[in-house]
Amino acid sequence: MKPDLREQILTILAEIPPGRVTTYGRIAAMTDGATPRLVARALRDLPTGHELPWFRVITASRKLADHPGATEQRERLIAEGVLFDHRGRVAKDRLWP
DNA sequence: CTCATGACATTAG
DNA sequence: GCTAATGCCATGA
Repeated sequence: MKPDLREQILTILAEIPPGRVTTYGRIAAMTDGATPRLVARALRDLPTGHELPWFRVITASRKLADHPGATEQRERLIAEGVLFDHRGRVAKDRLWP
């Protein structure tokens, strides 16, 4: 059972509650066979202006991934109440299981 | 078909 | 803490 992994990824993404974040690896693990790279690719290919909370996805080290929208991502997370420590990392208790 | 690429993860040093 | 090497695998040239 391995239907469109991309759709599984987007479905999970849509489930992340506001004020929480999750990692590429966690999303990948929730799907049936996707890898973190596929999750990254799925986000990259999303059209601009969609509804999905792409900004709630961070790396396994709880930092923002290196990509063009990183600055906006940080702003949007802060706007939702996600706090960063002085090293730019998200608190563990903000991780979505 | 082969080759390079990448919003990553994990492991080793 | 950091970097570098590997693994991963869909996608496009």
